[in-house]
Amino acid sequence: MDGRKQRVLELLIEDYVNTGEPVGSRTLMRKYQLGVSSATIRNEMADLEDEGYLEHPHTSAGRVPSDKGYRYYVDQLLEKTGLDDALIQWIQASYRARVREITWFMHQTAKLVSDITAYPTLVMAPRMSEARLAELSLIPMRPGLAVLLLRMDSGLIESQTVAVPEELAATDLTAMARDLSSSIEGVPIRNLENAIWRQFKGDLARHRQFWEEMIQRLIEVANDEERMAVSGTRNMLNYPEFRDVDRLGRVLGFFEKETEIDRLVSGRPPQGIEVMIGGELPFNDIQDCSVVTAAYRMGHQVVGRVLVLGPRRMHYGRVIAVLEAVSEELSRALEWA
Amino acid sequence: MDGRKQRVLELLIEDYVNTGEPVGSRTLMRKYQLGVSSATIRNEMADLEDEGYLEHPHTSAGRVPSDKGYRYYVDQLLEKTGLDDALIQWIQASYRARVREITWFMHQTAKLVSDITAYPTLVMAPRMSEARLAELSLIPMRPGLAVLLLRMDSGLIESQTVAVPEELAATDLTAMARDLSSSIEGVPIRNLENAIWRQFKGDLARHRQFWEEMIQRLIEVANDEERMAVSGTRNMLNYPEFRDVDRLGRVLGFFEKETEIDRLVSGRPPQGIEVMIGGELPFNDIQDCSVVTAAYRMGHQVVGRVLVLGPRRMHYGRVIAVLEAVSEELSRALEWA
DNA sequence: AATTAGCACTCTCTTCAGAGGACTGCTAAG
DNA sequence: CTTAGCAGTCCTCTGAAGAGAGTGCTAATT
Repeated sequence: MDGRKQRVLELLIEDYVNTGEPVGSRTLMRKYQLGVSSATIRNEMADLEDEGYLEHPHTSAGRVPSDKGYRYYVDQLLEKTGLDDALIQWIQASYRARVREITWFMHQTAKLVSDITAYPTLVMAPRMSEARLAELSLIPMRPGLAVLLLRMDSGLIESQTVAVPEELAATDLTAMARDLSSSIEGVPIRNLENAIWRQFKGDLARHRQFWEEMIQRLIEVANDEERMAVSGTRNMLNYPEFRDVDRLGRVLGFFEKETEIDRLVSGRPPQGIEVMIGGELPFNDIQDCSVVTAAYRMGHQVVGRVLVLGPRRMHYGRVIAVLEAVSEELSRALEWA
Repeated sequence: MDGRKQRVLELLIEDYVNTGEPVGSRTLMRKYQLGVSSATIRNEMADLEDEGYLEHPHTSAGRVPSDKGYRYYVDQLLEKTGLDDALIQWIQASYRARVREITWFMHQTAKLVSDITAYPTLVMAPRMSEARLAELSLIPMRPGLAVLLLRMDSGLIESQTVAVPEELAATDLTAMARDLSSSIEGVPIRNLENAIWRQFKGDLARHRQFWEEMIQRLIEVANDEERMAVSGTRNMLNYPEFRDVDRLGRVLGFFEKETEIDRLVSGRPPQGIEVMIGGELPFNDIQDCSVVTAAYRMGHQVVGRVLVLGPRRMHYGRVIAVLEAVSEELSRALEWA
């Protein structure tokens, strides 16, 4: 593809991303100084259409990029755009007041990205069930009530308030918890249910029912009651393509389909940013959308993903830049966690 | 208002709630056996309109209830509807696996109510700043990292992971925390910032910077980073009156206006269920909506509210019944917390 | 050979008038 | 007090006409 044709495609996509209106040859000529007449542009556009980069809603309308057009744009034409300093500082500051609970990180990230990009954003949680337990402790708060603290090998900490038998003395409780902790250290939470029963002897066995419930709680944490955080869905109302309520409903519905989203991101190249455009998405409900996802890491392992969903005419460059910065910062924050 | 007129009003409201279409006299006659002709009903309806209970979108349309009509219906005609057992058990079970963290309660409640009623639901958090601190403890997790546990006089427990100076030994840390705890016990969190500085002496003073940050965290908790939980906004798409995207946007925007919502529910009679219909709401953005709110308690004190928002043609009876059951159950769960 | 100007053509979107339909309000009879 | 009947009102739907935008093609120009 020669330079001018690329330039036409690029300008057309950028204009369409900004306006949402099909772009005609005259518009393109007037808005950007291309140095050639509209007829020439018309010819280029006709070629681009023949090659599948553009589409024609109808004869008398301007052109619109096709999936293939966007794909070419993202892969070939898009230059890495830097973020301005204020924005980078905003992102960094967002993780400064960090708490270690993973849900906080997720919500924070979803809100941050949707605030910056003005697209709805979803953050998928790490699968806790893969994590190993580093330490378990039980802090008595008052008779009948204690806090269960879990430290994972990754450094993340989870806490849950739990009811304990009133007749158990605080010191016994902590001692028993210490016993339990030392014997299940390093066990993947996923295997906990199997591994645990062997440990129930001595004091532990006497309060078997209670400890069983405790393990249940632990497994609940592992099963990630809250697997996803979503923010900024209201942004969709800003885009004319979602002013159709039915379409809006389908797209909103997508955010509730945990398994589908799981399927979408799992089996993806584990690192970096990925862009999925329109028909490339395996779901009918969102085929007029695009999704940009970024993996985030804990140590060197990818543990979760941030998804930005928008109309196909998305500001790909900016979204990619933001996701790069945010996933980097999030990974760093999790490493320290 | 005589019996037949009441009956006409009641049936008309119920039909309109179900269909969303203006109700004509013939429809009313055919659908429900009223034993009189459409002309008679027409006369009754004309009277009801004169008295302000009904409205006429235009001459050749059926009637629609006015705010006054709904108000009369809610205050006079609505009979307490019981919930079926399965539903009550669902509600009770939802709080059974209870954790003590207030945010969990809020999200759980919002989800529960929006699932049952199919209306968007918002839960307001208790103002922590009114609470008093019963106990503060700091649990060392590993070098440089600890969990800050706060027990309020209400019984609620909050936890936050915090960074601690690496050079501090675990035993020193807990001892210092115990010191601090004993001296700020019973202080309303709101006053904490003022009260605290006097306590910084001895060991505490040596690590002043760290403890200052700790207090900051504590105050953050008190200021209720997360004051509201919302669930079920997607339900709005089911109601034809919100198929207009602009209206939808205004209503969704309402959920983000913390201060306005605060204003709406504060200064309300503290107990029980309250219904606000259309124009009775002090916000232009949601004047074609109704809001039903229920207070929930902690002990004997009202600490927060559940809000259900829907079109004016809401299933008031059912929503009220659900909110009564849920707020009761939530209050009970919080009492045990 | 590439570019440009000109023009007929196509297709959508908006506007407008007219028909159809639903319901009311009124009148007069039961 | 109730009912039947009917004229009148007003919305909504439909189809046609007109405006506007943009294309594709052809022929002229560089």
